[in-house]
Amino acid sequence: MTTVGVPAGWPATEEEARAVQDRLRARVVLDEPGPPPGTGHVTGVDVAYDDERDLVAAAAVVLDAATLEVVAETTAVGRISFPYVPGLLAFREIPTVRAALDALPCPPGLVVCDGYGLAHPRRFGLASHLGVLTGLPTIGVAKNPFTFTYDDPGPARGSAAPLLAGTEEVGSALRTRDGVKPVFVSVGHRVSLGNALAHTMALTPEYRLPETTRRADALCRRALQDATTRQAPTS
DNA sequence: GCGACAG
DNA sequence: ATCTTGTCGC
Repeated sequence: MTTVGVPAGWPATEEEARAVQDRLRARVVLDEPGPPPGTGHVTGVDVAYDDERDLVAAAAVVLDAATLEVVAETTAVGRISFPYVPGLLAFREIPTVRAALDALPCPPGLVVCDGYGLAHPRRFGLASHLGVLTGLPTIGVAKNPFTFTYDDPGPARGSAAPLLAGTEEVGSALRTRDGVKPVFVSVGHRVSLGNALAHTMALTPEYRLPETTRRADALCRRALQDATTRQAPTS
């Protein structure tokens, strides 16, 4: 487990944070297909918080894309770097997530984020931001439609419908389980929407949420517990 | 001005 | 995100 502080020069106000997004947005790459689904590595990242103790724990879990077996996993703990503000989630999650990614012993391949990429008020959500900073291909898979609208996809797993910001398509509502609420997929960096959807399908053979985020979610919660409890770690 | 709003 | 018991079902 790595320990991280808030990076020097990290935005302190919402105004500064929005300015950073407006500046970095130009560096997002949207014309690459990204890694083919089912090959190489796929890495899930997620974060858990303890606002009381000003603690944040992140986890990165690398899966073999073909078998979905765990190849490697890391955690990082730090101080909360930004309050939760809708549209500025990346400033709260990225420092600790980066530390976890940096600690991995192998290349992460495609990174799957718990949240949005292009589907964002300024078209620069967590997944896009993390992609630009790391250079890695990223996608976002969110559990809620945020401020966007969509027509309900068909009831069968694999059905998808456009996720809309007004008339602009910013992602897809994708049904990953028959008759269950869809997830909301958007492109982050260096991946096409079609490939993002295919990856999400490959990562959901059994549950609504991708194995990557399920594994990362469980691990960062454990890491936060261990950091809070300060007792014998589970592993 | 008011309400809504990824995690 | 997080606060939180039992409960229905495979």
